[in-house]
Amino acid sequence: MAIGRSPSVKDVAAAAGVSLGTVSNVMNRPEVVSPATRDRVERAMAELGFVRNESARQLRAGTSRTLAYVMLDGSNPFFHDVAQGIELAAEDADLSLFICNSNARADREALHLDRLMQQRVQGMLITPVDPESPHLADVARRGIPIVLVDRVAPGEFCSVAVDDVLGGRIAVEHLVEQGHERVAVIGGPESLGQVRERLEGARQFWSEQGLPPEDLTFMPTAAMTVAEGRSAGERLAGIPARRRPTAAFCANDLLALGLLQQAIGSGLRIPDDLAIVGFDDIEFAAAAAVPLTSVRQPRQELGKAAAQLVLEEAAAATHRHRQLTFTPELVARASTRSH
Amino acid sequence: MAIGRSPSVKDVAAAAGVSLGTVSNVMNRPEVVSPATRDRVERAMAELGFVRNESARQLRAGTSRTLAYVMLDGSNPFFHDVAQGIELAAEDADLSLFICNSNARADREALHLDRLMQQRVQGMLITPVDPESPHLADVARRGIPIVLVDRVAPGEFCSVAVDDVLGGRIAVEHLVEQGHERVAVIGGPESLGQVRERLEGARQFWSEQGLPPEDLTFMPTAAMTVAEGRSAGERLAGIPARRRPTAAFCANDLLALGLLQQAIGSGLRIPDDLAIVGFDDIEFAAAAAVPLTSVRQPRQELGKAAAQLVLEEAAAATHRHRQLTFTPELVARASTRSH
DNA sequence: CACGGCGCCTGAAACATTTCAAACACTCGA
DNA sequence: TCGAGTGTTTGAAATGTTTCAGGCGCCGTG
Repeated sequence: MAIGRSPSVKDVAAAAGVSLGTVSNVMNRPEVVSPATRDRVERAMAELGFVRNESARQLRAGTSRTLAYVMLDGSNPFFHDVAQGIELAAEDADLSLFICNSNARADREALHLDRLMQQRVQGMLITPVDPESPHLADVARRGIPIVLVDRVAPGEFCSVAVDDVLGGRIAVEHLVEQGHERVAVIGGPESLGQVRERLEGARQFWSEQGLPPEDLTFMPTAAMTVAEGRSAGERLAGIPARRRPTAAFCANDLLALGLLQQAIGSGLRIPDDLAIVGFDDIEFAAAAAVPLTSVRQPRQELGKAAAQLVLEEAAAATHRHRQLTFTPELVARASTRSH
Repeated sequence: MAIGRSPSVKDVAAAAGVSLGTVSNVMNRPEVVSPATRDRVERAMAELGFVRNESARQLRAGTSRTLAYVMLDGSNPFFHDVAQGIELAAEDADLSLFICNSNARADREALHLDRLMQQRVQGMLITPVDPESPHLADVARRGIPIVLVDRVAPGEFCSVAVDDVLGGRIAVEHLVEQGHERVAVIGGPESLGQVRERLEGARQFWSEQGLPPEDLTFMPTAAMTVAEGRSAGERLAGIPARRRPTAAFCANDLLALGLLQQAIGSGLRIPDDLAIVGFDDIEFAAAAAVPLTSVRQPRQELGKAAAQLVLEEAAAATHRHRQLTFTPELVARASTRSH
């Protein structure tokens, strides 16, 4: 219960009547110290309330025992599930996980990257605002392993993502199977690779089926949020009933939830008047008033795999970047099934 | 672009032809070094790609530039909004924020606390699994400022929370105003102080109004999750219509969303057949199919205040623990308003 | 008895930074 | 020309840990 600065190895050594090195050995290679001594040291540590100073250890070791994840958007539960997966893997490797949130702002992201480099983290996982940002390349150039999550930059970095083209395809395939002939694809901004690819998958399937291209409408949004989903719903309602899509594929679940809410609010029946498919399959999708059909990403697996990749890169002397691609899966629920 | 270990102050000094101390001064007190030298040093830093080693700085300084937040449940958006508030305050103080997630498990919480102590964080903010846990006291005993968020432990720690008794009161007051005469209070486990206090507030108001106590039913749940909300809904449906509550006050929004979903799914009209009030006012509450009336906690403010409190405790030589209490506010939406 | 080997422990060096007293080089005024 | 003062730079010490070569004492073997 000593006040003042917290006790150091030196204090413990003095209290136990041994040298610094012995105390260190008790902590790091207990097998080389005799049981009697070990016991004495351990007692001293407990008594003084010794807590190892991680900075000093790190300084000496040259590297930290920490991984970092820079999230794109803390308000999207999807990223928390990914984080959960990362944390599991980090725990297995006995590493701590530092979670940051860029809130989709490039300046915050850069700030976080900078701090993390100063901390000498072992590796970084990131869903970047822009996969081409020079900041990412900076990190890599310094030899810090970096893995993109839910984004891809072939050749440049390792990455873990889902096959978005396939995701778009199965979403629309499901809607066509349910008999829909006019479908809206909702998402944006178009600068997002994911949005482009999911749309592409949708279009591929559509043209393979020989369906008229003008019956697959792309409705761009400014962001992937609930609010934007609502506003897309209003735009949708403005289309004359004859030409209005009977189904919508949203590029993520937040958009889909917004759309769902707006549609119900204006008296539409789901799925009879409007069927909705989301993407990500976040927990709230299943819990929505009309449970949401969604294209599931294996969220936790994504995180786990990313963490393993970053550890692999950290361990290997020589390393070749890899792009891991997971297969998305359609989870059909009431928002597309009429009976 | 040197490979091998990353450049140190020494390397920069050599490159710029100055001493270690000068390089350090350029970083920490630029005003004392002549513009010419400063320029030379800065050029050398850029050229070598120098990144300050935070471990060494910390070791020397004796304290880190980091705050930590140990979240109780990463899947509840409420805590993310709190985290956001904390981060804002941390940014103002030029500190990094370390976010951990205990997932409501005491062992994970203890592990995190331990690691954070080893990191010598400046202070901790935590929504603990159990406010009475000896681990928390351990931290405090070591002189690390610690502030409870959304929990209270008078005398022991500083804390920031909302007046839960008042929150329960206004929720039920609102329902009574809407003409309801039989109300269910849903939440649990009862070991949660919050649940007890929100229930107490509800009962206080109920008895003040002279309403029959048996018409205010407490329905305990095993946890505060969407799934538990659904199951509470099923239990509610099992009550004979004559005696069934016409309104429910849920101890958080996740429960309320689960209940809402179950109720809609079984054909009830909200709010005509069942009115629902949640607690927390998370973002998804407003976005629910029937927008949810909720007792708003000033989530971001909570986080901000907690961070300020912890910084205050860190700065002050002498400190007396304080319990900050915020006032909750009812946000009425469609789930309780019939027109 | 001498000696190698073994088990256990010690002490010093190294890690990258900050701080601070002291040194240094000028300039100005007396 | 000297001294004081000012502005800038230096070098060494200190932070807490880990590692590693070496030392000490003891046992068993030759």
